[in-house]
Amino acid sequence: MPVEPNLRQNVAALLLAHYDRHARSLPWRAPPGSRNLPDPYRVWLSEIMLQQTTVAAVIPYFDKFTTRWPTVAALAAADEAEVMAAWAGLGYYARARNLIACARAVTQDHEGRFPDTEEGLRALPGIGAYTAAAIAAIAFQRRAVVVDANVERVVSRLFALETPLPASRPLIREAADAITPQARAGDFAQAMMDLGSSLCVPRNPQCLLCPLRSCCAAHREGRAEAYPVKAPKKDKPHRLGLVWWLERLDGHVWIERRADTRMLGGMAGLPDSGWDKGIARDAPPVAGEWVVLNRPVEHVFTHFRLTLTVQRLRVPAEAAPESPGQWWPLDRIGEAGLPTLFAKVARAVMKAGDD
DNA sequence: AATCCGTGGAA
DNA sequence: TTTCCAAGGAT
Repeated sequence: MPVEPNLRQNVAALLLAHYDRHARSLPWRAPPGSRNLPDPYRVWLSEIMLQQTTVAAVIPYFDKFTTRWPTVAALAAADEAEVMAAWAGLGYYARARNLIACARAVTQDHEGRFPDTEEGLRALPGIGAYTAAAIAAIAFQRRAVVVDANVERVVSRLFALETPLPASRPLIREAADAITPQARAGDFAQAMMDLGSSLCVPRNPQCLLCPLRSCCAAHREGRAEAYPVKAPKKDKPHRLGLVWWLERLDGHVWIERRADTRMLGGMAGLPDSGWDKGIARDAPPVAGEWVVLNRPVEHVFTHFRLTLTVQRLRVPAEAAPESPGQWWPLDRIGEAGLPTLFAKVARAVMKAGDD
């Protein structure tokens, strides 16, 4: 990857100048012009939430979490079920389990302060190569090479990389290293990500407004949108499953906590069959005249589509399954912390009424 | 190394 | 409607 000596200076200078005028205002960023460094806790929390998740989706969760748990010590002391419920709807629930584990590790093993090096950060649960580099650069002003999907796209275009992703990752990293400045690496990383989300977008990139167009090989070719080249993806299989809505006549529904090792692990859920590959249960939580809802619930996960048949049973107030779980009041079902799949089931049951 | 993990918005 | 995709990590 030959990178002209002055290209590094040019890219960083052009991008940082643009960033100084156009940086987005985000809740986890220090105010523009502020001398204060951003709070590592807030940087960390935002980076975990932003993994594979859009800024718009994250902001309300970030506000909720920082209001409720303003410090890493507060989060470490929080009740696990409350944290999981607060995360409900944001997806990728292993992040929430690792979030708790990481907060506790920082509090117990690091005197309440986040490590200030990539290596130290990388050793914490839920922090991988990207997040370690991002926190080191943004919160601790370290020179780190921060490569996320935005950077992959911007770099692929800057250098017109013909090698398809993911095979091009080593090349991309090398190129990103070459253009990352010694100073302001955190601003540079955020500037690259702002660029990737505003101008250098996947479709219909706004090259005429881009501060890097004079350096960009893809733009020179007139085919920025052709990059990054990607390997073809596999199509999604379709799975079927059953879910059991067990309702008590006094207005409660039976809710269980899902095992950590399952999909939606650690979250509240309804009893279901083993649609997530493998063991759950092949019989309803109690025997009875279960009634099938007319409309199944459709849901799409990252790697498969799911059609969930809903069965409903109403039981007297003294009934209870043998399995672990709890009765949850229907008029507070919104606070049960159900992930979206089961929230959809609840909506479907409510809508079905007494059919 | 390839696969598994959620969700919702945009086009 | 379908497809794509987002500040990735763990195994």
